[in-house]
Amino acid sequence: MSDSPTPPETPAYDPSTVESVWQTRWAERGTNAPELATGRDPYYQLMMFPYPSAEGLHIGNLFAFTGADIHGRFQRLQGRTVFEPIGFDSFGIHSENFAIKVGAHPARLTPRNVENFRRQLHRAGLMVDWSKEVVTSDPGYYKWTQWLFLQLYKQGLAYKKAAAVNWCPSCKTVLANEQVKDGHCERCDSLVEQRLLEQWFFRTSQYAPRLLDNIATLDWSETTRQAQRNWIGRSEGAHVTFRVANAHDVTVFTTRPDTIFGATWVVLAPEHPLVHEITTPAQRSVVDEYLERTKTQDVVSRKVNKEKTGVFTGAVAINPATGQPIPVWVADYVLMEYGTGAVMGVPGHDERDFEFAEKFALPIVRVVAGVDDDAAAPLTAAYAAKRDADLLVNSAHFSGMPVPQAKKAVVAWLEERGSARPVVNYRLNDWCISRQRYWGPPIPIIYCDSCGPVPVPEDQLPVVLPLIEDFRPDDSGISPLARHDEWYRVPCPQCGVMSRRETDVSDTFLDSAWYFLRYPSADRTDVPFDAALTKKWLPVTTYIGGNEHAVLHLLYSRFITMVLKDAGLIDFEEPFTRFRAHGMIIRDGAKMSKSKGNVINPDELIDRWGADSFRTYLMFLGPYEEGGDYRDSGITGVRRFLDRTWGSVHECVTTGTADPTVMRKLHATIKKVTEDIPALGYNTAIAAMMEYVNVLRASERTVHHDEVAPLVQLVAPFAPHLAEQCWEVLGHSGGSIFDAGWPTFDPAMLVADTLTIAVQINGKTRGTVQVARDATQDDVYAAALKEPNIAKFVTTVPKKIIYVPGRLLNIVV
RNA sequence: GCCGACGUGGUGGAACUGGUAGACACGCCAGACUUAGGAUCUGGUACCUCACGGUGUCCGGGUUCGAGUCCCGGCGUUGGCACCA
Repeated sequence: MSDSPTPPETPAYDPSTVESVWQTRWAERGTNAPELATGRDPYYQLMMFPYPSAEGLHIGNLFAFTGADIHGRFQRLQGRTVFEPIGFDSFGIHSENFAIKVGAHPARLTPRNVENFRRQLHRAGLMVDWSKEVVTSDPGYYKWTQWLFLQLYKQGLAYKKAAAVNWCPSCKTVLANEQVKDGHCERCDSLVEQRLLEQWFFRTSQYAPRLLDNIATLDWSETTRQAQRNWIGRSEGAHVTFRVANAHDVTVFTTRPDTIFGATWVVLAPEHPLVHEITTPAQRSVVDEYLERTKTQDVVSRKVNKEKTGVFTGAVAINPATGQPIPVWVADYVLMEYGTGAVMGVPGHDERDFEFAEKFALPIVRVVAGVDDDAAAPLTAAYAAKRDADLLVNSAHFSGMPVPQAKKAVVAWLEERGSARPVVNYRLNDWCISRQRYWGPPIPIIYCDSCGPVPVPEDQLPVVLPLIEDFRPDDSGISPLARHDEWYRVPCPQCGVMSRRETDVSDTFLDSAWYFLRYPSADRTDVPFDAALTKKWLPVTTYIGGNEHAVLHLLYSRFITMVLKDAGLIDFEEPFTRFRAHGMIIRDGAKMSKSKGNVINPDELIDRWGADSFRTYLMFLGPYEEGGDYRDSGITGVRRFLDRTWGSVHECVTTGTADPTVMRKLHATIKKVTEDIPALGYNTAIAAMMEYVNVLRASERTVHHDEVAPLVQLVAPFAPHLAEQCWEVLGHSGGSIFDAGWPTFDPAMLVADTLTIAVQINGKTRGTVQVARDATQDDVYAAALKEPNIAKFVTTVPKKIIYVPGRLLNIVV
């Protein structure tokens, strides 16, 4: 700041100096480490913690973190105590696979990667509280991950069962259903096989209704909420029981009970427990052969190659609606995991059933028709009811009834006869958390021959992952830990007899399903999370992250939170009050990847332009929630903007008064930025500030202190180092601009004395007129007629005049 | 197949509840200052037209004084789910 009318020489803006100075000061002064116990108006700003890859911080990480950081800094400028922690998701298959690839040991590689990430994150100027860092591969963390497993175990929510699981032959491990895409491993793209292994599961399916219903209460990005709903997959329908002579009844699940009069067979999944009982002696060999064939078939040919196969069991069931006998088949197009593992075949109104009927020459009966359809004509394809006006046909006394009504009526009718009941079904499966791998938290269970599975007593946690050199997985389906009897042989905690530890580790998603609970208490070694801090700081106020985790991570976190609530350990059941999904940064229209050679190194960009310019540019290149295409060229504009801001601060004077027109623009800018930031409208907020700087630095004018000081505050969330430095130049030393509050705007300042009104003739804009603020429609009309360009169109008395106050006048001639 | 998002200059993108389409920025053009400039500053830049004017927000209809915005029908891009009965 200067009192002299002739401004002094402005020092050049040198980001690298300014940024290192302020990063050091923040660390020394503890600027970013709030007093969690005493801070008032707590605001928990969470960003999805990264997996510390060997490549270092990715531009997508920085985009995500910067957006979250701006939001957090803004909340702090609003006077809240903002907690913005970060950590590293350093356990798990991704870290391990990379270590294997480069021939390193994950236990040695991971600390190096984490250190590199810390360095890069520091450079980015995030308002992170480093005193609460969390590292999931740290025993001090995974001790509590194991503790969490035990809480689920105690509540009967963790169980072990032999299950056909997805086995990736390349990763040599079991994959969750969520990690299989089109029959391929999500991570390495290998074909996934089926294997039967003993696995630990969490009963997520038990929470399906709650996980679904609560979605309505969440302030989340709609895309994310929709993805969760799809994943949980609620279907309303019915269980219908078909009598089978000399055997157990078969119960099927259907969402179309109204079509039961068209059910011409029943079909069981190959894994269905009744298959053997039902099969007649004559068909036994055929069925056994079929079962053998489907069992050895890999997941791909079952899920991708959709050619229908199946065999007749010889059994006959009775259609409860028609009383007619129908055949019972076995076919692998029926999934054991969904519904009851059995369905009724209604070829007339289900595509898959139609295909099956054609292949095996089974009768096709039409039982639903549109109003204009000929119900007697044979079907050439399945007719799935599309309109509510569709009516039942060939369905006894239900014929003529509209489909929606019939869905209920048919079930009620069958229910009276004891052969149906309404049911709601969910697609969500239980969560398989076992991994036959090394780099994860050992599951804290000990198998004793006399006591069975015994949980490791909590005071013996953590079960430390031993440092073994032969950590690579092999084809055996057992964990590398199972090769180390010196590790797994332990006395039973209950009876003392020599027993065996569980040698599987848990899924990475378990590590990340509770990390947000750990942050506030990260420095506590005696509890997973402190009760008082948790009560004060959770649930998370705003969570920002990528939509690639819309299903898995967010769903698992919600599940774990509900479980802890039910256990009485916390008093909320939804972890993230507000969630916003950021977009993706692409390059030249494609995802960035090493193979495409279009990866950007953030270090180089920060070296060249400074973190502040880089941050601001990332936020400027597109709407935050949509992402955008990264191009180097655009960053110069942002850097120019910061240079000009810097220049204005150094050149400003305190003599004289601020210009009223400039001040009006300033207040409009404050309003815009204040509204845009909480809505994550970063690109438009930056544009507004650029507009203001353009006004501020219009040629030949001297910038006044009062015109530029609020601008520095507005810029602060985006370019925090520059803002700190400028704030000091403006006379505030010793503290931080982030404790200086946020400028307010005066609504009275937003109203100009004169207004520009657009004038249209028949809806076409022909010009504008300047009128006084309080002008009436007549005033505006009179002013408009004085404009020759407008008057020439008004040759007769207008038919109609529409006036939108303050905006526009439309003259209809 | 089901569910969702989107489609605007040479480019990234603006546009509140329908109300001056193209803010802001990149690029480009011209000029100033310069030995020079990939620095800085000033002005211009949707398209057609010398101009008057006309045409323009994926395409075709509609509602309205007025449509990028609302409605109907297409086309295209993209995300999620998917033999889920």
